[in-house]
Amino acid sequence: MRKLTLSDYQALAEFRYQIRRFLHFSERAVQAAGLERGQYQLMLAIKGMPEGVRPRIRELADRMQIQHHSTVELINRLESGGYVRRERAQDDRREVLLALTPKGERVLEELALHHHEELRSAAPDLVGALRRLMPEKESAKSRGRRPSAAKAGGIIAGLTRP
Amino acid sequence: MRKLTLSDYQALAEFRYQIRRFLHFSERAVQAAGLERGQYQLMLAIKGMPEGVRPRIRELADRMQIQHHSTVELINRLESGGYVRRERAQDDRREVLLALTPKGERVLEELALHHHEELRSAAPDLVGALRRLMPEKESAKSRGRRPSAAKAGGIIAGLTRP
DNA sequence: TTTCATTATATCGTTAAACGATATATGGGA
DNA sequence: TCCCATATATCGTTTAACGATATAATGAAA
Repeated sequence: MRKLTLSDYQALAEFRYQIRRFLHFSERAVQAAGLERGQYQLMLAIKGMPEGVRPRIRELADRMQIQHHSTVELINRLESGGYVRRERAQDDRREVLLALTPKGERVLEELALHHHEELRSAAPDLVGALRRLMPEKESAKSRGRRPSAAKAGGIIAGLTRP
Repeated sequence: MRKLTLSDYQALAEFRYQIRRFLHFSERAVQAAGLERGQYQLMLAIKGMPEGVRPRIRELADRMQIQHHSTVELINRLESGGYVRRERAQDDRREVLLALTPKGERVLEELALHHHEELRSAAPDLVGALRRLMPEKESAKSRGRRPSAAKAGGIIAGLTRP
């Protein structure tokens, strides 16, 4: 684990390439549907949110890995497009809960279908690149939150979350 | 394949979430090293380029999935930072070939090592989400260029490449 | 060899989406 | 009741990719 081989570099590069292909496909699909990058992802995050988790803005910000105020802006744009609607929670009135409108549901379904198809076609290459990076056997399936493994040191310090 | 189940949506959402976690980690690592998003990726693309392919700007633009002139700008910034250097090809003097400088090699190695570690830790979740999206068995490994599967229709027209 | 289409790279002004800093409102414990 | 943490919102700034366009080299046809 001390030094990377050329094959490691190639696998890392290949993985990034495959990711970029998928994200680029996504970008074009989303724009063709008249949305912006994050809008599809946010709608998908609402729809695909694990059971029992309430779709608050902060929760979605975490899932989107962006600042909560960036999420607010994203939602503003989604709301004025008529794709989602806000609802104040009754118990804690600070919270805003999100829900898809029928229009949002329709657009999401169409897009998700295309993404599903594309991803099924890309998956073997993605899995292939990932396999080249993994130890020997990929037996242990890590369930539970993984806390961003790589540690600090050298050029890069203070990466682990505060 | 006609309609998506809730589980499909969840798998799509989970996959995107995992991707975003990785990319967000990457973003922070790269910025901590004093680079911008694309700069690490471009250096990695040079180093990890498949054998026998010449690192021309156009080639890298394709691997980066961005416009060639965006690539030029990226390379300008990399070059003035002293990470890569340009070389005119002798045979076809229109071509510019890229190479990492020793400094570029050092920074890339450090970053790639962290990414490698992070990715190994994220891989099981990524593969898990992908598996949920794939048919039954993932036996057939598609080698050879996959031509962006999803077809047009509905909202989204003209997605297939020209 | 001149002409012209093609390919490779470069320049410049614009744009979009996330960010930083900051503000407002609600909730809950001392 | 006071205070502080939490949730959401606003606004001006930044940045990296883009669109349009330009320059240069190549190669094939006239």
